[in-house]
Order: sequence, then structure tokens, then C-alpha cells
Amino acid sequence: MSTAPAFKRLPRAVREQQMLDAAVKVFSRRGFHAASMDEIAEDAGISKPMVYAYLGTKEELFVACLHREGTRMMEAIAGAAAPDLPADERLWRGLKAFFGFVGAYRDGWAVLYRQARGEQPFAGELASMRARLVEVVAGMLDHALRAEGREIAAIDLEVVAYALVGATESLADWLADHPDADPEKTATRMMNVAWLGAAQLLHGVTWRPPAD
Amino acid sequence: MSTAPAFKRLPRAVREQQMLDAAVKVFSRRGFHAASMDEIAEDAGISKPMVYAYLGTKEELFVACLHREGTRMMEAIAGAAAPDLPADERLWRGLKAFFGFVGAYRDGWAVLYRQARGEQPFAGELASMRARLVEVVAGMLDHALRAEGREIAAIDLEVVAYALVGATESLADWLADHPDADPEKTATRMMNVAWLGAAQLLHGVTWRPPAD
DNA sequence: GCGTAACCCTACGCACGAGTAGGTATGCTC
DNA sequence: GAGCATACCTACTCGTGCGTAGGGTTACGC
Repeated sequence: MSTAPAFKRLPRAVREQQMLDAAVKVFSRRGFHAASMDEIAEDAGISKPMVYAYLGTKEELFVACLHREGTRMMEAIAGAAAPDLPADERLWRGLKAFFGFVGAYRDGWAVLYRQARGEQPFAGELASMRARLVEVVAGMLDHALRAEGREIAAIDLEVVAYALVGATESLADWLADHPDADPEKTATRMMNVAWLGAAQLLHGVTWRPPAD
Repeated sequence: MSTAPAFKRLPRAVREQQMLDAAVKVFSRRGFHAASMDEIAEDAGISKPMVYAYLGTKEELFVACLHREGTRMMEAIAGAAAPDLPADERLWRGLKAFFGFVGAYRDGWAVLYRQARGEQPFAGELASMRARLVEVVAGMLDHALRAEGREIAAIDLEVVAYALVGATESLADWLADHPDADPEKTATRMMNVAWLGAAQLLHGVTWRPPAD
């Protein structure tokens, strides 16, 4: 028996990527719990025991997805925003890279943003990645502030950075739901909200609550 | 046999609220799939069949949670932001009400924001609530713009509103994770980011990408 | 050409959790 | 105080899906 091998034998590295592709796709559509290992295996064109042999349990598989997509994202951003540029230029390049990533890997983004948040075992993993982002943004703001001879409390800085990151994620979400939208245009829109507001703060303009 | 009834018989309306409280709590901690009806029932101090008798299946129960918390939130916001006030005043009151809600019902917020998003059967429900919020914010911006004799494309308006809503949600998330933080102070911080940026836009100041 | 390791499968065990069957007790009405 | 609805329970069934046992086959080194 041998005429047609039906399906090819492939080296481990290739199969692992196929499995991760399938896993990201299924997790993004169904969520962690509702996704079944059978469906992932089928989508990868392989049988279930292979998935267990290569990537381990369901949790480990999900973590592997998180790592791959997270690393992709972080590298895209870090590679774009050289630390010696002026703040607005850095922000602009970072945003372009970020929205570029989301546009290119919508499923990956969905896993990171929509799925990993709610599920306890992974929320921490995700939060720490997010925290790194917030820190970068806060550092950027702080740097720009000091260059102007100003300073604000660390907690205010953190909260502002948090808001900016949140706004950006929200637009990424919008982008993921509008497949025809242009990532770069979205980045421009984000700059319009973020930078204009941030620039005001940098120049010492603040809003104060009314007296009543 | 009757000396001690051990646990009281309570009218349906009361038990339903206890069940919803328990459900919101458990769903917020575990997520929809990982939450078990047994745990919810136990937390509500009642047996499982009662939950089925009053609130129906697990999905129906989750929807009931979504509705209660969503209504609470929307009413808090709508009640605060009277439509005849100036834009910044409306925004400020709306934000105060919103962060007040999040501070008071952290679990409810977690269900709405972190859990309902990823799970397909409910994502639509949630998205429509969010869309209403975005519409309100966009309407506010548009109103303020027209008062200044300006106008921008509807899509730009929507995207800016989206970003503002996202930033606000992100801060709400931050608030939910910092139990000692003051909701009103958080609202002030949000105003500082949102309003200063938005005000710039309203006055026609925009940011343009560099030429390269 | 022969061992051995890598690749791949079909078919199951088993636990967990949604939903229910069938029954008991308490209070309310007349 | 008989009847009836409402509140409440213990103890099940049964599907679904994770993870694995126990194999088979192709390639590659020597």
C-alpha cells in the first residue's frame, strides 16, 4: 500500500507554525473555553495527538499563541520607535507600526485583546505586556516634559499613558472590525486625538473641574 | 420536624437579585465558560434548580446580568448629562457618573467589559451598547463643532469618539484594579486627556503626518 | 539494507458540568 | 383546615471535549 501518501509528512517547525496559525484563528473566533482542540487540529490539517505532542495542553497552546503574537507586536513597535527621535515622531512611528500589526494579524490581535483579558490564567501575562507598553508611553511623555522643564506626578503620568494606550487599543478594535480601513490613516486619526491632547498637557495647560 | 428552618424562604424578587449578584460576581472572576452554575447557586445560598426555575439557562442568566448592569450604567450616565448644557460640562458630568458606576459596581463592569466582549453570543449585545455610547459622544462633538461654525467628516467624528470611549474604558479598567483610587479624580484625569485634545480639534487644529 | 527516530493515526477513558426528574415543606386564601 | 401555589431540595442523566494508549509508516544515518 503506498501509491498516494495522501498527506505529506512535514518537519516539526513547519507543523508547529501551522498549528499555531490554526489555534490563533480558532481561539480568536470562539474564545479560549469554547474553542476545541479537535477543531484546532482539524483546521491545522493534523490529528489531535500531534498537537499535544508538539505544543502540549490547551493552556500551554494558548500561552504559545499569546507569546508568538505578543512578540510579533512588541518587535514591530520597538523596531519602529527609535529612542533618539523627538517625542511626536516616536509616537507617530510607534502608532504606525502598531496599527500595521493589527491590520496584518487581525486574529492575533483579537486573541490578545478580546480573549486573553477575561480568562484568569492569562490575564496576568497580558497585563504585564500592557504594562510595558504603558511604561514606554509614560517614559516618552516624561522625557518630553523634562525637555520643556516641566514635571508632573508619576501617577498622573501613568494614568495619562493608560488612557492613551486604551484609546489606541480601542481604535485597533475598530480597525479589526473594518477590514477596508487603512491602518496608516487610523494612526493619523489617533495622533490627532492623542498628540494634540498630550501636547497641551506638556505645555502646562490643564482642565479643572467646575466649583459646584 | 420543624424547630429550625435553617434557611429562610424568601420572595422571588429578592432571590432573583441575590442570584444576579452571585452570577455577576462569579462571571466576573471566572469568565462565562469557566463559571459553573453550581458555584453561582452556592454563592447565592440556594440550590441549582432554583436558578433554572427563576433565571433560565446559563446563557439567559448571563444575558440577565448584562441587562441589569448595562441598564444601571446607562441610566447613571443619561441621568447625569442633561442635553442642554455646554459640551465640556456634559462630558464632565457624564464621566463623573460613569466612573462612579464603575467604582460602585466593579464586578458588573468586569462582566461588561472583560467577559462579554470575547464570547460570541453576547458580543453583539455589548457592541450595540457601546455603539450607543459612541454615538452620544460623537453627537456631543458634532454639536460643539457646529456651534463653532465647523464641520468634519462623519467618519472622522466616529473614530475620534471611538478613541475617547476607549480611553475612558481603559481608565475604568485601571480604576477597577485600584480599589483605593477615587472615581472623581479619575474623571478629572480623563477630562485632561480627552477634553484638551478634543478642544484642539474643535478649534480646527490638526496634526499632519511628516512628509517622508 | 537495516535499525532507529521522527512523524502520524484511530480509538478510547474519564471527568466535569449543564440541565432535569420527582418530591417535600411552608405559607396564603377562603 | 383543606386546597393550592410557591419556595425549595437531593440526586440523578447525559453530552461534550480534554488528554492518552497503543499502535503504524516514512525517512535518514551508517
